[in-house]
Order: sequence, then structure tokens, then C-alpha cells
Amino acid sequence: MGKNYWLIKSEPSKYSFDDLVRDGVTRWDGVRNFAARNNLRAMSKGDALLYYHTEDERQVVGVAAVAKTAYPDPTAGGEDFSAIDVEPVRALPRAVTLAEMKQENALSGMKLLRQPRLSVSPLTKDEFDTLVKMASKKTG
DNA sequence: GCCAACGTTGGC
DNA sequence: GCCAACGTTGGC
Repeated sequence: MGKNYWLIKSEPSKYSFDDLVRDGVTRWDGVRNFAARNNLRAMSKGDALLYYHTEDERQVVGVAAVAKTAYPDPTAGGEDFSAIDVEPVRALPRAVTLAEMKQENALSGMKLLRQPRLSVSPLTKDEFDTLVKMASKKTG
């Protein structure tokens, strides 16, 4: 099985990509949405994650990876939610903004654009590759 | 099981 | 700070 690709959102004021780089690995917990939870459970070790900053940034800033697959979320108070462990892979050469993503045809099907509130969403390999490519180019 | 009300999220 | 979209809850 090839690896899969996902996009995870974080509020940079709470836990930014830099925080993840500093920590080396972190527990991705607190997800309380069933669709997002199911996405967490569908992840395999080594799957690639785009790291998106919400709030006033609204941009993808880095690539991370699944360090540990889904296990019961210890912050869920006994409810049936899951957490994973996430490790940083690399910062992108430059951040790719939401506005740019909206203008890119190859990303028109991207789940983030259609359902911005979903905190963990799937990406196709093409979408992942397109975004990484955009991040290696200057703003056009 | 449906649907209205409500709370939360995130873009602008 | 506002509002639209969406998910969840609770009354029926």
C-alpha cells in the first residue's frame, strides 16, 4: 500500500508548525468531529501531512508525518475519539496561502476548500504534489 | 427518525 | 466583529 496524504489544521497561536519542530513529536488530540476522527483512524504510519495554519495566517507552512497511528484520545473523557502522534518533516520553502490555493485549478477539488471547518481532511497525491510544487515557486 | 435550534468554526 | 456553513443535540 502506498502512503496516503492528509491536511491537518492548527491555530498557530495555540500550536504552530514551529512548535512541532521544537517538540520533535506531538500528540494530535482534541479532535471532536466524527469525520475528522475517522480520517485520523484511516491514517497509516508514515502518511504525509500538510500543516495548515488557520486564524489570520490561512496558509500551509510545512510537511509533517504520522509517527503513530490512531489510539484512544486521553483527553476525550471516555468518549470514542482518537489521537495520533505527529512528527515534523520539513518546513516548506515558502508558505502557500489559502488565496493561492483557491486560484489553482489543480486544487479545485481539495477538501479544505469545500469544507474549511473539517480539521483533518484527505488529500490526493496530486493535490499534495501540486501544493509542494507551489511552495517551491515564487508568488506569481 | 426528522427537523429545528443551537454552538462552534473559520473566512472575510 | 460579523456572518455563513456545518455538525450536533434534543424535542417531538
